[in-house]
Amino acid sequence: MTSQQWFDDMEAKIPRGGVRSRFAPSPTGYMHLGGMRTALYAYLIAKSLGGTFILRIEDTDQARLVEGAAEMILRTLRDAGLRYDEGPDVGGPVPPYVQSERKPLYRPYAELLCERGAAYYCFCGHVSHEERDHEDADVDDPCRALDPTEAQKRAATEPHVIRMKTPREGSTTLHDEVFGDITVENKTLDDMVLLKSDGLPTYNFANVIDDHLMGITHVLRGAEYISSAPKYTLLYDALGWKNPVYITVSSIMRDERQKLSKRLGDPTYDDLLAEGYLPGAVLNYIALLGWSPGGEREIFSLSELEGVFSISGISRSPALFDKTKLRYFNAEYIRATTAEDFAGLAEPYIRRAVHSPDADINALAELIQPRCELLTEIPEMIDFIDALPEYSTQLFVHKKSKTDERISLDMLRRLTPVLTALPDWTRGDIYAACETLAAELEAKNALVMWPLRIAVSGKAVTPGGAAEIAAVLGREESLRRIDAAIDRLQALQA
RNA sequence: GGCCCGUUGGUCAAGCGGUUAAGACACCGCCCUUUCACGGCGGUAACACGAGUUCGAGUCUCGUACGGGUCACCA
Repeated sequence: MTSQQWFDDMEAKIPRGGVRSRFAPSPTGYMHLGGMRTALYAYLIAKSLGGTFILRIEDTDQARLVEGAAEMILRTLRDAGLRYDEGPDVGGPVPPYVQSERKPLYRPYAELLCERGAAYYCFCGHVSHEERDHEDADVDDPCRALDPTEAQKRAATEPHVIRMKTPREGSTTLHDEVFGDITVENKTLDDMVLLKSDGLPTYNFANVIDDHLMGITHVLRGAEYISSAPKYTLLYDALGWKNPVYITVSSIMRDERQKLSKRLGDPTYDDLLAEGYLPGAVLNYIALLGWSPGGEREIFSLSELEGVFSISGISRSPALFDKTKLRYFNAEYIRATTAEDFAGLAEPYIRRAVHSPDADINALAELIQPRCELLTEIPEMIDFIDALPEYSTQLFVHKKSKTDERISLDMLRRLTPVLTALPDWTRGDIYAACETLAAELEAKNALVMWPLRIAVSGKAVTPGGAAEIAAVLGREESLRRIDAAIDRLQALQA
């Protein structure tokens, strides 16, 4: 079979029709937020246009492979709800979906380019670019001038790479959906390596070959690739292939001059989940970091994003990652969760602070939900339930409620028999009892409620009001704490 | 340094030649309220700079400044 026949056969297998986008990560360890956003946008482009979302693992760099990293990517995407229609573990019409398993595919294309005079064999060895920088920029790689037939023979026995033979004249223009037309002079482009000496393709080459063979129509990339984009265009042209639609997204920054970086301590997607952020909130927030739906609405579920996403809303300038705003999204998501689901989410955090096996998780969750922004802050909100913290009797002094130690003592003394006699120990009944007492004394509710809150919680700030807390603690424990408070206040009077 | 790109309040951002220059977060104030929070109402705060083009410029052009990206057998 001639190389041309093989080439034609491959063309015949390419899926045609419909939008096909992909996320093509390198399995180097963790999912940083930029990667997650790229995956999200690629997913949304496919879904908003009724297309197919594909996951391809780009592991051509053997040195940087990290054990288990690919599996982590699959799991993370799945957990986030970014379901891919084709990928390593789900298969698809153009397998395999892992580049290292596609190794035999690349060399024939590189050789075909050599045959066509668009690439060449290079035997120079490891010429570092620092060395080349000291030479004249215009000096060509000497291998560029080698006789193609001779070179092909040498390649059978000698170590070599295959490089692109970039034109020395003219210019190349490509269209990017976000950045518009980008034009560069060809003479500023170097002869990029296509096939490395280990026989594996470079990222650049594999990317083009695979995107084409997999029928990818929309190529999403970070801004770091925009400089090499013209080289991709040249490659597509040399192979006689149509360029895909390019969509370049700007970086996510940690401050005005540095990108988000794991090394500098910025959180990865998984870190955020561990910090108590909800996946939907994180996705919603990063969707809006660099993209705008145009209207005033900000809260969108993943499926709602699928409906409104559009390439034209992607912005060109880099965006700062603002955890404060993420926190706001998270609070919104927590409040929008059903009470039942929230109880499920909160339970492990509640159990960290409350160890009693018969604690009413649902009741606690209900108190926590409206005032919780981060799941991880739950334990310290409710640690007073297990053990009454040490507190100053100064807490009984509260101007707005018009109470002080003396009044509090009086109130707690009056409250004790009433609460003891209560037929049912519910939030409503406790509140009603306090209300009644306040009415009898012709005082504001706060005069009774404030001392009760302090006595049962030892805190001025609590999740829920005094009646709620007393209900959660149970009658026995509440009365015990009230007694203790009375003792302390009495001692103070004497 | 060469090449490419960007620049609207502290932050995310709308805006596509004529607007009182949206909205959100944060911040501040008021209201509600058994504290806090939630919720409601209101407030402070922006077109980097300089030249053009135009009757008219945040919107178009050029320049300056500042910032980013890239210049690997890494992706």
